[in-house]
Amino acid sequence: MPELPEVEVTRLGFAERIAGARILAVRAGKPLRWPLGIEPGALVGRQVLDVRRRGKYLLVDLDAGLLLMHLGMSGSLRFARDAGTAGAHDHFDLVTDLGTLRLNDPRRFGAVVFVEGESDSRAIKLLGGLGVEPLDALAFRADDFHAALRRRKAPIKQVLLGGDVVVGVGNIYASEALFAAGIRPTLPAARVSLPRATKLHAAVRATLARAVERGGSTLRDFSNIDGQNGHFQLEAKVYARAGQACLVCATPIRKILQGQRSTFYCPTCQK
DNA sequence: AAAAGCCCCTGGATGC
DNA sequence: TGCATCCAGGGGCTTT
Repeated sequence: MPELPEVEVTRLGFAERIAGARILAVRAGKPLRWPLGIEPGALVGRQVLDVRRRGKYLLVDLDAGLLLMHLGMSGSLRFARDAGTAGAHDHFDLVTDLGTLRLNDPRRFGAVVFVEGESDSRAIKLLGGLGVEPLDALAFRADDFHAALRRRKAPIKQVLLGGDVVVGVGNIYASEALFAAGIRPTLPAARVSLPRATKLHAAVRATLARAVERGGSTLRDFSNIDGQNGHFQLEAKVYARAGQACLVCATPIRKILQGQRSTFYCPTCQK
């Protein structure tokens, strides 16, 4: 569900609104992927400073410690003055004097984890292995990207998805970026030439940046911070289009399985 | 070190 | 209408 663009759109939607808020109460519903790691009551009285993003994690900075939030496959966050009654899938509320930040996550693959700091062992375990930020032009460079790919024999789609070379590229945008770059998803990463890696580098950046501009994709569960759903149509050229005509050459789009995840591509446009 | 599988969980779509 | 089956945007952990 939420890939980098959806997480970033979520962050942009409430970061400024929650900055400076004082925590009044914390409510934990059903267990999420991991335990919170602190007595909820111990957060009361702390202040929210700002909200950052690393890969698909949101980092909610407090005046003491921070919350790592992950939306998993089906999570979405809302921030509202009056949150109303919690529903069956509302599993975490951060009640502040400026509004309530609420995580809704039917599948509960998401998480909220408190850590004292980014050098906390729990933070390192979750964030330490992450690759570079694709939208950070200084960190994400075509020649470094190509060098990293040369060390990997796995199919390029799975390396993109892995998150240890570059973060944030999920199952939808991996297929879309590879289509934009004209690269077959099954091609071993090490066999992507420098010119083609350069093209893919640009395609990843453009695909993600465009999605952020458009407010993210809404397929199933994702909705933005105000709960709006379906406003943002995914402009997918290959994702979920199996059997349909390629928008460039009319060849039927193919669907294959790679590491238990579906991949879509055009057999004519992608070599 | 890297790659491949497994698994967490619920709900919606599809097929009989 | 009811029930079984399959599928879903992630990613940490364990095993090769």
